Amino acid sequence: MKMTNETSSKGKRVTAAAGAASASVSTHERVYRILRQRILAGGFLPGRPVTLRGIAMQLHVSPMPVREAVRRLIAERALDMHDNRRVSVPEMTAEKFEQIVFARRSLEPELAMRALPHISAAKLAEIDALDEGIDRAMASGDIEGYMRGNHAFHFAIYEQARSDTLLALTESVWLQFAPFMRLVYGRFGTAKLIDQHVRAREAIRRHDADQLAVAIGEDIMQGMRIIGDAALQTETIAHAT
Amino acid sequence: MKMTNETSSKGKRVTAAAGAASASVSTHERVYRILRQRILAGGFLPGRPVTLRGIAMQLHVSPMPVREAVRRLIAERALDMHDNRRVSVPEMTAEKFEQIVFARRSLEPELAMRALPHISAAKLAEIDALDEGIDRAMASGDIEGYMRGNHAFHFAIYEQARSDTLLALTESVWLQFAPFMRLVYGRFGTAKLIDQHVRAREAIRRHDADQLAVAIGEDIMQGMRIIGDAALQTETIAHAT
DNA sequence: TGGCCGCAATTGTGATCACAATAACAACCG
DNA sequence: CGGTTGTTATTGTGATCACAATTGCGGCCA
Repeated sequence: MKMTNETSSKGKRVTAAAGAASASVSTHERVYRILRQRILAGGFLPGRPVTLRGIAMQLHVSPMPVREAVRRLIAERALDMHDNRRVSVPEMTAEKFEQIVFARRSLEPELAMRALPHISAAKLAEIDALDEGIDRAMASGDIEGYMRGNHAFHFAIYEQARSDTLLALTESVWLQFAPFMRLVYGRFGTAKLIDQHVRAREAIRRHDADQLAVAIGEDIMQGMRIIGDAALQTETIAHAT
Repeated sequence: MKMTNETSSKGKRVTAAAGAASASVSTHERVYRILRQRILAGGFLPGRPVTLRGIAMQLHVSPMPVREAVRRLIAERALDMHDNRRVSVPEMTAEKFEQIVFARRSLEPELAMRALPHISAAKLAEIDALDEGIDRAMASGDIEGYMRGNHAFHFAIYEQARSDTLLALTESVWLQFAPFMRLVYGRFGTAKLIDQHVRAREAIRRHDADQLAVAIGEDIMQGMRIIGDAALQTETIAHAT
């Protein structure tokens, strides 16, 4: 399988590049979004090695845009570069997990509160629909669907806060725990998950900021505690080949 | 001025590259650290355009490692890429400034408290020395020296927390407000700055976690309020050519 | 059979080229 | 003299090549 598209041989740019083309975004941006989505959905397990040429071949692009996308993900701590210069999905540690919980509890209830005044009725309907999608995914044991939906649900709210600086910090945090989340769900299933989202949705409907912050905070604690407890049942905290 | 070092013409790697060489770090890493330091010291003013080839020529490297370093800084929000694909130092807005203050108040007192048990006597001496350096810089009106020292002081403490995940978030925040800080100081001087660091140093010496958290929080509020007030005296909040 | 050495493959890194898009500038026309 | 248009220069992007470092594997020796 050749890496260059069609008959391009030397620096020839193919504007409408391979596959589904959303117009006018650079290739590395497109690669970045694909990898990011895959990470957030749990498509990469912790410890998994990531190679530039490997990703490039999968996505039918040259190694160059992959390089930039991966570099960006490393900066966001979604990927890890060892001293060997090998790139991989970071493994979780107990200390890192605890810091992530702290960061989430510091940032996300605040984002939710800031979002509240800006959530339109239409947006609330969207949010409700997303939560129902989560329920379906959970019922059918679709882990990646659940994770994708959970991310979409939270950020559909947070994005309304118009606080892009805080949002960026939060996105980095999500990228860091997603692979581990997937690992735990893969072992223990999503059965024990209790949907705390309805409380948040009700708080939004009533325009109750304090209740919304509490609901988000509880949702974080619930989810992270389940993950943490499940992980503690295994000796060391991660390690999947 | 040729871009390649010496007689290297085609892909020839010069292991001991140009200028001061710390061993065994890649060129883009070295470029990254230089740019990062320059930003944190206030060497770049908001709005300043950053071009790959321009930086490359300044640093006597090829555009390639600059590309990766700049990409990384963009991911950390230290630099900004417009729709034009032009890269520049981000300008400050009132909203962004407020979010930065919130993030700092959420993260940095916590980092200081976590650091406290791990600060050795030797480290405390280091911290004291750094603070004295800050006083000297402030007295002589050396703005960049002050900013460099202030950063070193705070992170000499925070690094002892062994909380690298939270530390990374904090570093990103500092990178975002440093250029604006420099801009304000350049207009109003450092005269009005009150050194709040002595309170923190005393709290460390007494192993008083609560007082340390309060001192750091006050330091943040003081500094940011001065910056914010000064900025408000100018109509729009930034804009320097 | 077990441990060590050496060859081959893989990987990140940097250089260089080509290209498209944008911006900067100059000349021109009204 | 102001606004517009055409040209030129600059910029980020992507492709490709070369290289060093590491890894992985196979065979060799004890």
